[in-house]
Amino acid sequence: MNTFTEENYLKAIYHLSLQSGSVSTNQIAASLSTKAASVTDMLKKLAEKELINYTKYQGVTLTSPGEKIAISIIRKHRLWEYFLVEKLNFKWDEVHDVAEELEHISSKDLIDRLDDFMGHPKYDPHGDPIPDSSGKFKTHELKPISALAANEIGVVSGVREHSPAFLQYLEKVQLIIGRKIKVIEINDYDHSVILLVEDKKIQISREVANNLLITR
Amino acid sequence: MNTFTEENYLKAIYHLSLQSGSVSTNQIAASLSTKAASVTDMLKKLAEKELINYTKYQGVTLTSPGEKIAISIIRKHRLWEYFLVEKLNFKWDEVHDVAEELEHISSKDLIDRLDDFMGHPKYDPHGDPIPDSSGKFKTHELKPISALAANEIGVVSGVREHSPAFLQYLEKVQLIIGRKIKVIEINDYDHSVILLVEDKKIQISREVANNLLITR
DNA sequence: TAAAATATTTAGACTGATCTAAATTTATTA
DNA sequence: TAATAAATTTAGATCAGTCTAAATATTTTA
Ligand SMILES: [Mn+2]
Ligand SMILES: [Mn+2]
Ligand SMILES: [Mn+2]
Ligand SMILES: [Mn+2]
Repeated sequence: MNTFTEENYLKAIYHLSLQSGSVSTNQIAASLSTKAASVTDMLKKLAEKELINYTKYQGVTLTSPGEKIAISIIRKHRLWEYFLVEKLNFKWDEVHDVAEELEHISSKDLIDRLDDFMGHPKYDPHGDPIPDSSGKFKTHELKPISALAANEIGVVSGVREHSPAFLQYLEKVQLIIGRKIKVIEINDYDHSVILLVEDKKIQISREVANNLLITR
Repeated sequence: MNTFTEENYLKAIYHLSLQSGSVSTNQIAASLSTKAASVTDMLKKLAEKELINYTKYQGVTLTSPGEKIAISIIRKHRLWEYFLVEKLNFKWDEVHDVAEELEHISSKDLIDRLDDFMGHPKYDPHGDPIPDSSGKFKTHELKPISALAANEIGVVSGVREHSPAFLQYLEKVQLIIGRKIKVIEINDYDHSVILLVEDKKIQISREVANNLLITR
C-alpha cells in the first residue's frame, strides 16, 4: 500500500486536475501547505511508482492507477463525512478534519460495509458525489447562484468552499443542501442577491452567491 | 499529540505491565515485532517526554500521563471493535486489524459520540472492558475454564488469546460470549474437559480450557 | 564467585519526508 | 529578443523510526 503522504498528494493532484488539467508543483505545494522542493521529491517518487505522469518543469497528471487511488480516498472521505453527520450528529462544518484522518484507513471491506450500513448515499453532507465501490460517480449539473437571473429558481446542492466559517454562515441563514431558492432581485452595483428561501427574503453577497451551488 | 508509533509502544507497555509489573526491552520488542535496539531508542524518547519511567537495563513502567494515553488508545480500539461487530456485521475474529488502525484516529469528540451512538457498551466483542470517557473501567472476575472442577458452572466472558484461528474455533462450537457452560468431566490424563453448552456435550482440549475465560 | 549465557545499549547506517539555499529552466515584458 | 521575473529542481541537511553489529551490563550456572 501507499503512505498517508502519498495518498494526500494523489488526492491533491486529483482535485487540482479538475480545474486545470495539468497540475504545477507550486499548486500542489500551496494545496498541501508544503514547499515546492518537497513536492518535487515526492513527484519523483510517485512517477517512479507510475502513479503520475511527470516531466520536469512540465507539471503532472495522474495515471489511471493513480486516479483510481485518488478516487478511493475521496470515496472514503465522503462516506465518513456522511457517517459523522447522519449517525453521530456532527454538524456539516465539523466533519472535514476528522474525515482527513479516517480517509486513510486502508480496509476496503470496512468502507464497503459502512456504505451498506448507510444505504449507499450518493452525496456527502456538502453535496459532493460519493464514488461507488468501483469508483464510479456522477456529478449533477451545478452552477453558482450568481449565474441565475431574477425570478429563476434552483435547489441548493453544493458549495464551492468548505471552510467552517462559510458553512456555519449558510447553516445560520438556512441555505442548506436541498433548500429551494428563488432569485428575487440582483443588485447592479455590488452584485448582491436577494433570495426567497422558505418564504423568507434574505440577502447574500456576491461572494456567497459565487460559492453556493444549485441545480435546475 | 503523539505519533502512531509512540502510541503503539505505550499500549504495548500497558498490556505487558498487567502481567509483569516492570516491562523489559525484549518483551516490548517481541510484542511489537521489532528489534531491541529500536526499542531502546524509543524508550529514551518516551522517557524524555515523561510518559514512562526508564532506567537503563532496569525495564520500564508507565507514568500516569503515559498510562492515560495507553488507556485512551485501548478505549478507542475496543469501541471501534464493538462498532464493527454490532453495526457493520463483522465477525469477532475479523475486527482486530482494522481496529489497530482506527485506534489512532485522534478526535476525542469522535470517540465519545461513537460511544453515545452505541449506548455506552461496557465490553468489547471479546469480553474485554471498555474504559469510559474518563478512562475508568472495571474488569469482572475472570478465570479459565481449566480452573473449574466437575459440575461447576460459569458464563463465557472473555478470551486469553485473540488469534482469528482460536476465535473461529470458539464460534464454530458456539462457545461465545454470554454462553452458560457446565463442566461435566475432566480427563485426568490429558486434562481435556467435557462441557455442557446449550444442552449439548462438547469436548475441549486443555489448551482451549486455559484460554477461555468465564465468570461466576 | 568466575565464566558463560543472556539482555540491553551504543555506534553507525539507511529510508522517507521535510526544509533552506543555490542553481537552473521557463515565462514575462520591455 | 534580451533582460528580468517567476517557477522548478538540485544540493545538502535534519528528524523519526528502523536496522545490524559491536560493546557493555546483568543474570545464570557450574
Ligand atoms: Mn471534507
Ligand atoms: Mn465533503
Ligand atoms: Mn483487538
Ligand atoms: Mn478486543
